[in-house]
Amino acid sequence: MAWDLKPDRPIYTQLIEKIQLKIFSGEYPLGSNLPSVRDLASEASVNPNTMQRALAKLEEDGLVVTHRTKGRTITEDADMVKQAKNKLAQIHIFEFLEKMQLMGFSKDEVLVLISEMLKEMKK
Amino acid sequence: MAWDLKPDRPIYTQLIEKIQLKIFSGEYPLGSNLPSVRDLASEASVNPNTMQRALAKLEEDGLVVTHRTKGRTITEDADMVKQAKNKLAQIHIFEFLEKMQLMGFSKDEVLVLISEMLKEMKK
DNA sequence: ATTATTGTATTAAGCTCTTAATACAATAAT
DNA sequence: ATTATTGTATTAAGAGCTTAATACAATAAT
Repeated sequence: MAWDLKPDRPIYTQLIEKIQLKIFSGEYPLGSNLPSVRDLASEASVNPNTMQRALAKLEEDGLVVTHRTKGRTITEDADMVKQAKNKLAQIHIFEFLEKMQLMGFSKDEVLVLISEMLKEMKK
Repeated sequence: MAWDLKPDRPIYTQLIEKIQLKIFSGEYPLGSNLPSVRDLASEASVNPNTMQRALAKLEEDGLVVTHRTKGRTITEDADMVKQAKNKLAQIHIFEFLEKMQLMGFSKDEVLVLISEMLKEMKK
């Protein structure tokens, strides 16, 4: 499994995003057990402290639940997850459109470009 | 003019992006004079060294030309600018679509969401 | 000629992020 | 009961980014 971390942004931030994606996409099903901090850290080739920091944030956000010595699980609150997923999608969409418009592309141009890229990706 | 810099990523990186946008959108016309390092730094509330670093990168990329003691100008190579702009757009589009698909949205769902957001933004 | 402005370079300090090396308490597994 | 595994906390070191305070050479402006 490739974590694909880059040095241009804090690692712990990228870890948070990666794990969020795994939850949203269903790779980590609701209620399932998460590997231990040490295992996750080793899997991502990252220091346990850094992984711990990411997990603490995910727990703060409610996506992950800690059971002390039993390890962590993904939340079972499907509504919460769905809401968080949609919120994140909205943010991505908005920031993307904002960037494109700042570059000088019109709304119609953006739609055309997106459609073209989607066709490319279907091949 | 708001530079709107955030502490989550290196400042010099954000400066590069902002100035690129100003070139691509035409706010800095081709061939026009750029303010001095010190003026730009003061305008962005940033240390001159940091602005210098951003400008050096833009010069390396060919978007900006340095004339020693006469200051800097935007390149006059319209084709080069257009190419750089399109390349950046492709990167933004691809990364956006990649994120959305990793989150579990289908291509069709993405198109629908984008259209909805564009309608919102027209209001 | 003198002055001001340009880009550029250097050195030091402070900050955050990351890694490393541990250690501890709680509890599941044996 | 003992052992292993869990999350958690601490301290120290190093790396990169940023600011600060200068300094210098080249040249435009006066």
